[in-house]
Formats: sequence, structure tokens, C-alpha cells
Amino acid sequence: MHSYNPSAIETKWQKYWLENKTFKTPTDTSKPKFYVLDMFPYPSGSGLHVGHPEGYTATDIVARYKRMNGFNVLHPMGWDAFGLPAEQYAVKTGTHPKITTEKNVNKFREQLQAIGFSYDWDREINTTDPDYFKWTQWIFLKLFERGLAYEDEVAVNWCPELGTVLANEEVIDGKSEVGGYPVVRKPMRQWVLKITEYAERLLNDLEDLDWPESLKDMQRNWIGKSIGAEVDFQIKDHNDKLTVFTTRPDTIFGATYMVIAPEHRLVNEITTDDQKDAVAKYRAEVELKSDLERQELTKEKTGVFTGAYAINPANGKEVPIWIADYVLVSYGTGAIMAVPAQDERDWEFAEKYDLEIVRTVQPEEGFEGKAYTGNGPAINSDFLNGLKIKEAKQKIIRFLEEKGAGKKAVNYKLRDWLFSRQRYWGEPFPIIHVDGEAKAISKDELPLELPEVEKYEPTGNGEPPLANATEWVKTTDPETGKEAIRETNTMPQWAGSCWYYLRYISPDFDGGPVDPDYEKYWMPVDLYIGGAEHAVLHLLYARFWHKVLYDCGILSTKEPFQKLVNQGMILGEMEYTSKDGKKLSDDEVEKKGDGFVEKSTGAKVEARAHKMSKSRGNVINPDNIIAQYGADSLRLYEMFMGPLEQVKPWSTKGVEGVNRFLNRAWRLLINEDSGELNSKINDGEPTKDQLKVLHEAIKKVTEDIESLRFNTAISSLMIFTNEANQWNTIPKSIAQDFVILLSPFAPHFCEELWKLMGNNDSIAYAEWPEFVEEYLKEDSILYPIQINGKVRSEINIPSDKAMDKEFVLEQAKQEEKIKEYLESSEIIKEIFVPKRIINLVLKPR
RNA sequence: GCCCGAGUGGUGGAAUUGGUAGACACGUUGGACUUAAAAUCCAAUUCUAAUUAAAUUGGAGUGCCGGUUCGAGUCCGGCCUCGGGUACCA
Repeated sequence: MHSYNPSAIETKWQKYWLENKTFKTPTDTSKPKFYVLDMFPYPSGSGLHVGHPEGYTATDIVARYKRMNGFNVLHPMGWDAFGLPAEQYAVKTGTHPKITTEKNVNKFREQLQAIGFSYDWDREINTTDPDYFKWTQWIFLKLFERGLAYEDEVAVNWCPELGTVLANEEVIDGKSEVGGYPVVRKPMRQWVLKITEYAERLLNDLEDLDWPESLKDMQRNWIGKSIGAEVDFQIKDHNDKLTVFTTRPDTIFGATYMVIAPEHRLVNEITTDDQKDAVAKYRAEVELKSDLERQELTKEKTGVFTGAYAINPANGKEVPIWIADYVLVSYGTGAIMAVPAQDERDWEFAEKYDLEIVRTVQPEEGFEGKAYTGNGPAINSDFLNGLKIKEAKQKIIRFLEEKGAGKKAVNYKLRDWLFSRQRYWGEPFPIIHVDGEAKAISKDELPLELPEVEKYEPTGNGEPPLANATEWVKTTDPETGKEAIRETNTMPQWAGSCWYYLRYISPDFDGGPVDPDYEKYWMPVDLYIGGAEHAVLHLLYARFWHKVLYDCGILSTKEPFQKLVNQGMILGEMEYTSKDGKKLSDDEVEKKGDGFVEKSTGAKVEARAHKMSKSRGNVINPDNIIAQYGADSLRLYEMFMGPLEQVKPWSTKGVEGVNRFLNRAWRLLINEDSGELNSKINDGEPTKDQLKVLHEAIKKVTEDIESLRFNTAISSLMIFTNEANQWNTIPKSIAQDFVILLSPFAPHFCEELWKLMGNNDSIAYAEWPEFVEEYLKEDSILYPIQINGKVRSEINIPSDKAMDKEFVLEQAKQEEKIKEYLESSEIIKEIFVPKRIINLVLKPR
């Protein structure tokens, strides 16, 4: 028997591709290029899950399709291999993270190769490889040189359990994203990158990118640009001014008090003697709160009067200055003018502490709420009275500018990027400290490698693990010969992934991170596919570094990723759970009304697919799927499930379905007894019908791959086999084109068939067929006939008459059933849509 | 709260510009082949009513309510539910 045997075919072709370097990236730059990129994985110890191959299969199909269309394709893979799990394992077992990482990488590589991805493995990169992170360090030095990397004493998110500082983005609901441990605020010396300097460009350049609009919105929200004014309030009996940022300068006449953040630098100076104790007590309380507590306590606002007053520059009135933790020290100026009448937070606070409220915007009629944030004319505002918000804003800003008490201003939510971690397994900073000053080491000394250490834990006093490597830490400044101390923080995991897409272009280039000639050819990335979890962090950071490198003259492009698509998550199999948490099988339940009920009891049942997780026990391992059905079935199923971007539940039955399709296609073309080509296949001329069926498939598959609609592409290939199964003979040319169309989806399967059809070269570079419009023409067009918008009958019209309105309508009226309707009614309107539909609007006589 | 996205058969989904809703699969049911099973092949499968041996014919139907249109899954207005992001950002 020579039935379809995936395991034999697949290992054979995987070996062939590797040995023949079938997917080696061309180095000539004469042909058009296409750069298809996957978000590279962190090689975790648990290996691939079925979510990984989803995006990877999508890009692989595009890569293979583009090659067959004459493009030079860059389709690489690598490892984002610095990271916490390997380090935690090292802490526990003493195994060097390098060893763990290497093991995991080998496992991942094997798994990816077993799915038949057409990566150019000669360009594999690894962020932990010194030859790679040499350039990560080099780029950091560029940032340092340009003043974009600086040290600061910042209150950071300190996670005692993890022994490290976390970025804001790594803290979720006051807990660490990894592990869910509590996080507290603690001031520490940290490296920070000035991403805020690029805020405006990061915002504006989103415009021309072919990214999902929702994702652009997420980045826009994250950057959080707001336009308003900075206003100076003179502090009574002090030389200092209090500067606030506001988006509503038009409401300044309603500013009845001020609030400054408890950490604000002026707090001590302005607090009066009789308020000192209260203020000190309040600040101590705030300091002790963890992030979590701060968030939980949002419902109840708290604050303390400082005893000081500020002078409202608009009307000269004295207003009290309070401190309260609902004002954040890190946004704007850390101080606000409170306008309770037009701001909900201020209203709440004013109500609680009995502060004055003055409306300065006339609320709409019937408004019964508290703070009014809607539109309306200004009131109680002297020279602004009667103006709309927009005009009032302009006028008050002019007034303040003339008075020297304020100016138009822009603020961003985006903060500078906290760039150091107290970990071992990360890129060391190429920095030494001489006389307490940070100083770059020479670029000749790169890569600065990690020292060997005995223990991977932080030191007892909160110093990073590298501080344990005393010999490495103590060094001398080669320029001055002075004693120097190495930086013991390391870079965060984002560092390596900020520029990896550039290294693939010229992985062995030693004159810089990327060879400029090839960069000009290959950049930007034409298609980048990955998970939505990187919507803001990785994608924003990478864009930032890219722009810096552009400014350094190293890159020719302003943006790295022209087109970006997020693949949707794959959930576990659908589960039916009864109220008491009992799992039910699908034949124990039935549909009733909106939901499902248990057959035996009639009780409501929850029907839902859940995220795959070890604890739920619903994780699907791709290795098992491959062992049972083959990699081609896995690829096909992952694409057939539904639209790429969508969240969808896994169904192993569905894999069987596509596997059946491959078996049917095999039997269509191969004689299972002899293992040779089916005798139905001959060198005859294709019939008109065969050409039509084939070219319909060509058209659909081509268009669908271009727009990443793989599910419908596969369905059209199924339609082809269903049709072809009914043919007595199949012209070889038709069979070959079909195999080419299927090959990006099921490459091993198609290589084998291609070979059996007598071709000696890999199908990977076969020419993609072009569809011919002529073959798609129908002999006749079927017109549905509607009466008052409801289909009542249909007629067949020969193609050459199909556009003839008069003729078609006449035929329609002659149709038996339609005639009946016409007997008792008169036609008041006739609708004719060429090649689509006829609609007769009737009125009873 | 705010910003996105999505609701279509028992299930995953299709219908891309408003033009026969349910392609293609899964599942289910019946049949063929088989000693039997698996595999395979054939047929049916939105709900509902009538009648029937079959065919057929009618009504309803794309989360809910309303609108525009000869015609709405698709466009507009108002809701509901679910998912994602974000949250004292002044």
C-alpha cells in the first residue's frame, strides 16, 4: 500500500530542505524583495504550544507564495533568549542559564523544523549570543552618547519576591506580570531611556503604517498626548511659583483650590508650621502604600491642607493648596489647579473637604449631575463670559502669555523607559562608574560578557546578582587609570528584541549592527505577524530604537514594520460545565433557547472555550498532533480554523477533517496500490469545465493569500478536489497547478507529489500559476427573480444576453410562477442588477 | 468609567462594493461496502407549518428595538451581551 504517510514524507523533505539549503536567502539584490517576519519566541522549557505555529504558518505560506512569484524572500527565525525563567531555574538548581537556554533553543528549533517552516536557518540569531549582544550594547552606547540614556533616582516598582524592579508595563493591578507577586514603590538608582523625546514622532509616524487601527489606537492612548496650558500660580508669601498643567485653562476662574502630589518638591517649603504634623503624617501613609493599595483606595479620595495659599492669576483670588495622592507626581508638573465644577475628581474631593465650587461653564438645560464636563458658554469668568470652550481657551492663553503667567503646553502620558533590571541573565551595560560618574567603555571592548558567578540571587542588600562578581565589578578606567566600578544592573528583555529584525539582514556583518547596503534593500519589514500582547511594549520600543538609529544615520528607514498583523489566540477545546462545576461531554448537553442545558436535568450549562493553561489541563501539544496527523495537517488546520486575527477554539476533530482532505487529494493523484501516478492523469487537453474549476481555485487562492484569508483559500482547494474527484481523466497540467496552489499550505505533501509527477527540482521555486479571466466565463447566468424583495423563482439567461435588461426582464415575466403573480397585480417598479438579480415590485390590482 | 473589536445553524466559519444567508469543514442521521469494525463512498442536515411515498409549497430567521431602501448579515440611530486594552493622566 502506498497511502498517504505523513511521517515518512515529512522527515524526508525536511532533511532535503536543510541539506540543499533550499531556503537560503538570495544575496543578489536585482529582484524585488519581500521581508516576512515572525515575532521570535522566548524559548521556554515547555516547548511550543499550538499558538506559536499559527502566526508562523501564516508567514510561511506568504513566504513560500512570494518565492513562487519571483520575489527574493527574507524569512528568518531566532531566539529572544534572555529572560527570567532560565534565571529562576539557575537560582533553584545552580545550572547556568546558558545551558538551560541552549537546551531549550535546540528543542524549539527541532519543533519548528518538524512543522516544515521555510526559514533560512543560516540566519538564526540568539539575543544571548555575545556576537549578537555586542551590538545591543553598541546601540545602547549610541543612546548614551546622544543623551538618551541617563541615570536617575526614581521611585520604581520593586518586587521583593522577584528581587527586581519592574517596568510600569510589567505591573498589572499592582502585581508582577510574571508570577503575580506584590509590587511596592522604592526609590533606586536606575537607567532610564528618554523615549519621551520621541513621543511626537512615535505618534505622528503611526499614520502611514499598515497596522490594525485598533492597535494604532492602543499606541496613541499609551503615548497619551494632551494639549492644554501650563499656568503659574504665585504662592502667597513665597518666592516660588506653582506651575500646573491643565487641558481646561478656560475654567481657571473656577479654580478654587490647588492640589500638589505628596512627593512634590515644594511640599516642605510651603507647608505652614501648624500643618507640618498633618502633612508629614499623610506623606508617611502614602509612602507605605503599595501600588495595589493605591489603586484599591481610589474610591475614597484623601488629602491634607498645607496651610499655604496660591494666587489665581486670572482673578487674583487666594486659593488653598492641598496635597493629595490623587495627583500624580510623574504626570504633568505634579500639581493641578482644581476646578470642581468641571472635573469629577475635583468635585468629589471638594465635596469631602468642603471646598468652594464655582461653575464656569453653563450646563445644559436639565443637567442634574455634579461636575459638568460638557460644552456650554463660559459663566462667572469675567472677560471669558459667553465664549465657547474653544474660544475661551484661546483667549485665556493669550491673556496668561501677556501676563507672563502661562503658555500653551503639550503633555504626554508616556514616561521615560525604565531600562535596568536587577538580574543576572541579561545584557550587561557597557558602563563603568569612575568617581561616581557613569562613563561608556570603549566600543573595542564589546561585547562585554557576563562574568561567571556562584550564586544567581541578588545580594542581601538588594544589589543585583552581578555585584557578587567582585573581580569583574572592580576595574580600572583605561583612559585615566583610575579605579572604576562596573554597572551591575543588566538590560531588560526588551533590549534584544528592539532591533533583532535588523540583524537577520546581515547576521555576520561586523562593521555595525546591520550592513547599510543590505538594509537599504531589505527594510522595511513587509509583513510582521505576532501576538497582540506586544501591541504597545515591544512595538513601541522597537520603533523608538529604530528612529534613534535612523537619526544616527545607520538606517535609511524611519519605521521598521510596514504591515503588521496580530494573530488571534487559540483557545482550548469547547467545554461544557454545569453550575456545580462538573464537566460534561457534548452528548450530555443540548441546545435550548440561548444556551445549553444538561439533557438529564434540564439545568443550564456553561458552554465556553477557555485559554489553554497547564492548570486547566487543556493544553494541546503540537508534537502529538504531528505524530498523529502530520505537520501538513497541523498547518492546514491552523489556517482553516477561521480568520487569522480572530480568537478561536481548538478542535482536534477539525484536524481530522483537513487530514481527510489531504488523503482524498492523495488518492485523486496517486494510485495507492502502485504508489505511482493515478492512471486517470494523462497528457490530454483540459476541458472547458476543468479549466474553469482550476482557474476559480487559482483566483481565489491567489487573492486570499495576498489578503491573508487562508481559511477561504483552503476551502477553495477543497472545492477543487471535490470537483476533480468526479472527473474520469485529469490532465497533468491541471493536476500540477493544483499541487502548486496547495504547496504553501502543505509543503511536504506537495513536494512528494511534485516529485511523483516527474519533477526533479523542489516545488518551492515552481512558478505560481496565473488565472485567466477567459476561463471563468459562464455559458449562462442564473438570475433569481424576486417579487417585492422575496425570491420566488429563477431563470437561466445565456451569457451573451445577460446584460440585456429588456430581454432579461421580458424572460422573467414569462416565467411560469412569475406569470401567476402578475395575473392579479400590476408592476410598479422593475429592478435589474446586471448579472445579479431581478426584483419586480407589485401592487395588487 | 473611557477607547477598540465581535455577536450568523448543534460547532468552527462563508457571504470583500447593499442583490438567492448558511460556501467549506466538524458533528449528527440514514444508506452502500465488510463476517464485523475502522477507513472509504453516497445522501440528508437553519427552524417551523401543510401535505406526502418522494417531490413540493408557505411562514420565520444573521444579539435586541427602530429607521433608510425595490431589496439590509452588510448602511443609520438607540440598546444588550461577550472579548481585548486602559484607568485618579488634570
